Amino acid sequence: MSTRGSKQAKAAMPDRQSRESWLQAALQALAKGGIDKVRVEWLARDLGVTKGSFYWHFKDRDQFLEALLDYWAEQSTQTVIRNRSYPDDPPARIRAVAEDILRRDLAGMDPHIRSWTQYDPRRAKVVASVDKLRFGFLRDLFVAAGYPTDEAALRAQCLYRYALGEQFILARESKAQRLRRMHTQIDLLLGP
Amino acid sequence: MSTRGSKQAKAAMPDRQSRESWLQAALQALAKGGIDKVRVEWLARDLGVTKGSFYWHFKDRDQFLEALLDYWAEQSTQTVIRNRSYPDDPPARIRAVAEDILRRDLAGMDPHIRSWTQYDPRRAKVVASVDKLRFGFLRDLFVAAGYPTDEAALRAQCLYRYALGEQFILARESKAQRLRRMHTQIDLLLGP
DNA sequence: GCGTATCCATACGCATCCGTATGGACAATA
DNA sequence: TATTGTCCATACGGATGCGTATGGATACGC
Repeated sequence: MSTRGSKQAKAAMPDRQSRESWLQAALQALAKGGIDKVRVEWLARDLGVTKGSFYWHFKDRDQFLEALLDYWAEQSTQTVIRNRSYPDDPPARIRAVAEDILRRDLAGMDPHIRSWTQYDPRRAKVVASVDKLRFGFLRDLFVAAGYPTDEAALRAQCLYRYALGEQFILARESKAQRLRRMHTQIDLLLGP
Repeated sequence: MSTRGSKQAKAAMPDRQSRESWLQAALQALAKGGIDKVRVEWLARDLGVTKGSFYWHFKDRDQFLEALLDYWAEQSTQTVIRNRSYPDDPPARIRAVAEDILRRDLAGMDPHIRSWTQYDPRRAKVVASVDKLRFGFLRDLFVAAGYPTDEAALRAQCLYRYALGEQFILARESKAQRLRRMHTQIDLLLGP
């Protein structure tokens, strides 16, 4: 008769929230409208609870946003880490990594994250480390593909900036279209 | 003895604000912290006046933000318009336009603008039209440089996305460094 | 079954910011 | 000098969102 869930493992506590479910909800809100749409009371309503839960899990909104940024950074680098163990075919790996970055970024959080962190040195450092990791990985792949270091860095920069820039173009295009274009773009970078 | 200015043309009324001075102040605030830093009362303090002035010039904050976006769009396309009458050397014009776009975007407003407008169809249209104009101009220049239409479009897309992506990289680099890199990037696009 | 820990609801104070209402200062004009 | 138009100051109401204080509900060890 209770509205609570069963006492078994599957989904034990419908209303009980974890730290991560708050962060997850925040990422969704962020993607949908920027950092100023990440409001404690709004997230609470999304999750079907009240602020009481929030302030049990987090000290305040600032600390929460800090955690949110770390959460984003972790997820944004996982895709690169995953590709560490791909078969030894540099061009194919370049495509795989680029696809992952683009696909992930098309979730729509990046513009907001970067707008938000731009003028906060502490937060900017987090974003910069993400960029550094992903770019470095791409550059090494270009080196593995046979380009001298300088040339490889240049091409990786071009590709990485291309992928970043792609998500800020607001044209109504499908993901498939964007992916296809990026591949012809990579063709160009792998050519001469 | 009055603190007011002289009655002559030069700077007639120190405290009197124009519509445009409000927009200008808003752009500065926007560049410094995103759209949610564009607050009526903060701008008033920046300008040394009170809200009374704001609500004389504008109906409300929403209409003001609308005007702000148009103001940004106009300034963002001027650089392209300016380059309409350059000497007939396509590669040189490509460099000039790209430099202008990059230099302008490095003012730091674009990330915030694009984050802000991303999920508002009306506003997104304004940004999209800016992109369309600038990209189209670049594409035509690549055509003029001798590339077939498809190839020209691809290269223009690459360059435009590169320029957009560049401003989201938070690394501490000088404008000069970024410009130099972009030129080697253009070398690559003008090569094969 | 009792105490304790975990997690959330409710209610409040407080600050911030929007928009309005109203009047005042100054300039231009007659 | 009276009048009118332009631009701003001041003061207020109302909404919103943060953080806190306190108690209630559920699970778990003993």
